[in-house]
Amino acid sequence: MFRTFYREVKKLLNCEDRYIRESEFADLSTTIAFKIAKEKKENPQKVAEELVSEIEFERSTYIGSVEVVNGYINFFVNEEFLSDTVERILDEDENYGSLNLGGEVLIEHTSANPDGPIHIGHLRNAIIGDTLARMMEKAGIKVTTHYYVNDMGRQIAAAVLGYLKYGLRETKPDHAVAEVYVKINKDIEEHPELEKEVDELMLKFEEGDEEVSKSFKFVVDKALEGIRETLAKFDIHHDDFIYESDFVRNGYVERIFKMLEEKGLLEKDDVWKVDLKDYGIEKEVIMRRENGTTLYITRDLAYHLWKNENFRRFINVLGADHKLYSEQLSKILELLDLKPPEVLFFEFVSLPEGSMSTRKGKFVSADELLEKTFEEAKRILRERGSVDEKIAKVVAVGAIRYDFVRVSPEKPFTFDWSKALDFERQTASYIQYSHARSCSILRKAVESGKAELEFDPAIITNKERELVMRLSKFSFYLEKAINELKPSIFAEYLMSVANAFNDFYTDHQVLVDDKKVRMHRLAIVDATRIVLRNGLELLGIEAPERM
RNA sequence: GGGCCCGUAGCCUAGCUAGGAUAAGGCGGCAGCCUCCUAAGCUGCAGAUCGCGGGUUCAAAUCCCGCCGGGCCCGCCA
Repeated sequence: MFRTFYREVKKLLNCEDRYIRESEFADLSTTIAFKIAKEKKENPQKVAEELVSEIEFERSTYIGSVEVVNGYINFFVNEEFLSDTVERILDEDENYGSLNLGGEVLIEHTSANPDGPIHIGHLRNAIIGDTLARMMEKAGIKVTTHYYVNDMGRQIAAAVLGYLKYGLRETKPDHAVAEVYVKINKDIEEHPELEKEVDELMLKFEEGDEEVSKSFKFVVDKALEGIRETLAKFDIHHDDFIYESDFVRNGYVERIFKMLEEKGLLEKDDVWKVDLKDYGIEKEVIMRRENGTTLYITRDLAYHLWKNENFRRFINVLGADHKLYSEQLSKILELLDLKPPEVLFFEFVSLPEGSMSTRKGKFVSADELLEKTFEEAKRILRERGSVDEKIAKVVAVGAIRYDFVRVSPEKPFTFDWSKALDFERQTASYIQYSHARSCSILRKAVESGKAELEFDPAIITNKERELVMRLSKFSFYLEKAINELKPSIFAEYLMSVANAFNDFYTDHQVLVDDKKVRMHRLAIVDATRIVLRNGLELLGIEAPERM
């Protein structure tokens, strides 16, 4: 709804988006007069007044009034806009907020190495990726999600060696793999000659040795089994798991080499490599080792060749440590006349004592985080005299997902247990609580047989108007979050809706005797309920009706 | 050494792409609000040289230059 209003204002002003802003003084505001005033060397206030006298805002559908203050031109919606907003929300219900952007996209996210459980750094990736996928889907884009499984790297070979030497303990499989992986790395450090055994495993796997392939597959699948279980607890699911070794077997890697050769990009001394110095990237890119084995980037190029053949748009969610790597990948793809991926980078999650390392066993696993958060949620519920484990679960998952998605991806994130376990405000539980509150009012209305809804703009109060305006902006923020590849933008918006609702709630009794007022407020409450529920759904967070 | 990112009250975060109206939330602190729809809520108070120094501009948290602090990257790792 707000998008429509926005477009009307934009069309009227005939100016770029940059000059149109939301404002605390108006529903929309523009600074265009300052710009014009500068060019004409005139007074902004005068320019603004002239501009307003020329535009015929009365002919628009939703612009109610226009005013000029200190050179700003302020636009306000009319009553019809408010009515249409509420009616449309009630009408469209679970579809409210959807867009029809169309097209399709492949989102690759998480893609943690199968050498142990996912830690809270991978979790940031998974949550950002999953939320973005949900948002694009809501926006009418057909989304496919991939987990790219690095099943043939050096790390995995080390884990396999660890498994062959020590066997796996009977515990959650990803944690069992991590144990032998940490142990073998320590062994390798103390006895460097073990590196040769790792090399041999890699070579044999690349050549397709049956026995070795079985071991790789066994370890990788064990780790993946545990990782999937963890992701499922956070309601994160991938459409496909793509194994990088497939690209060695199915000829895509060979095709990449052929393409590189045809373009004259491949150089050979001890190794096969690509020189990108002419393109401002100093580091040479090694494509094949002396012993013939391929590297991660070789297989990834093959994967992106496949992406090019199957999708017109593909997005990778990657940690900031992949920036240089990603630049190299994209540059080579361009040189091969292939489309590079769009990349959503997020900065590192670190612990107060430093960065995490699966290899050193220095990390907080997603499992541990969820477990502790769940315990804390149960403790709080007990304090309130409830023992509902399902609510505790939903609150715990919500708290974690919201915490991870609300921060801009480019912000470094230092993990802190006391903050992670703090459920006070600005968390999912605040939004969930607001939703439960709206449900409670509606439930009471139904119980007393007074549940008719009828919004009436004529009797709207300031706080009600404030709330309805927030409700109207669902798809506006959805689109913005997608365009900027920043789910955090929408997360913040949803918090503001809950905030506006609690403001309204505190000031207004809904279930009052005056029928007109009651029906009007019930309509607003129900519309809020729908917006909060749909919004939480986009964030992958459940919306309990009681808590 | 080179490259990229971050730096906003004691703490966490929004605003920065596209410069404009008193720098916005939350946590923590202090003072209040439940005979009334869920107090996981609400109100008020205190708390900010927007890392530092220059520059551009009528106007800078926002743009430019330099510096400082933190993180990441610069592997025949992924």
